[in-house]
Amino acid sequence: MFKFTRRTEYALIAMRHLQSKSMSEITTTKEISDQYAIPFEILSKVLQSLAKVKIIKPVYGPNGGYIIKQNLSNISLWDFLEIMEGPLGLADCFIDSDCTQLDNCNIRTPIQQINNKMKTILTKMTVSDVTL
Amino acid sequence: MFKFTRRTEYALIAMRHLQSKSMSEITTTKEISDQYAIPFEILSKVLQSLAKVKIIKPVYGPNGGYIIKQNLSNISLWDFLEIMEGPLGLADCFIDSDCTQLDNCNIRTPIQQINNKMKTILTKMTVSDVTL
DNA sequence: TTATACCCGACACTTAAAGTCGTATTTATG
DNA sequence: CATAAATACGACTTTAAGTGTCGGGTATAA
Repeated sequence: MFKFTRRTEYALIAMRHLQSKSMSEITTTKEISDQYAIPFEILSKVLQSLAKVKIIKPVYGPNGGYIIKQNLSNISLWDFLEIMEGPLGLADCFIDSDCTQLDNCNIRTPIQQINNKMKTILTKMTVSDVTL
Repeated sequence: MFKFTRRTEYALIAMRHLQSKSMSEITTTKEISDQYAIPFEILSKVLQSLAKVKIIKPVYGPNGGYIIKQNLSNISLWDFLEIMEGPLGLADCFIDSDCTQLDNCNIRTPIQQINNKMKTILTKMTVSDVTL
């Protein structure tokens, strides 16, 4: 449990880098990939997925690259992590909710309380808490 | 990120089950494995590792099984999770601390703050918050 | 002595993350 | 309008971690 995936790390690094630029500056995948020693192809896909959810904006053609949406303070960290890694939860039953042995399970309730505490923290924080 | 391993779930289920028994009652691996549909061999190993760190006490021979240490309120959830899953941290640099590109990394500090918040929650809670 | 329970290392299987490759699309520029 | 530079994307391979299996070993009550 409890570790960001590389994709998530790459995304946060890239977003912070993009955020440090002025609104009109365009940054290429290669620039970021070089500066932080991130495999180019992987970073490409990460940035593509960020573009897909409109967190960053692609600019095609020569001298192209990406621009970031400047205000990321309206995206909670929880939501962002779910974008990057899929649905979050301490156990499957908080995600799919079709655990075959829910009847027998004796720890669902206490774990749900822990789950909620974690969720609260991550929901109160925003992406810009990391990138700004 | 963010999901208990099966081993951890099995351990918590078993511990809660053991905790519900009186101090003198002995519970076998098979009883738990049957009741919660947990593969016997896996559960065996989980219980063995709990015995190794003295959280439960093995009783050998026929009519043997396990007894739990009744007071688990002195073991924090954080410590317990590290027993089950190894060192915890949102990123490797909070575990090994030999990340080759620490110099370049632009997100270590903000992530460390999140890491600390999570750690605080899990350190304040104890195993008996789940098993009792 | 035997049956029953825990102990444990070595191995196989499964799955998800990580990384690679080839190709298509968009567009600024000479 | 041809070209080069950038993003877009699906299919594939590799890697690592978690999950599960197997075979034998140890302790002990009866």
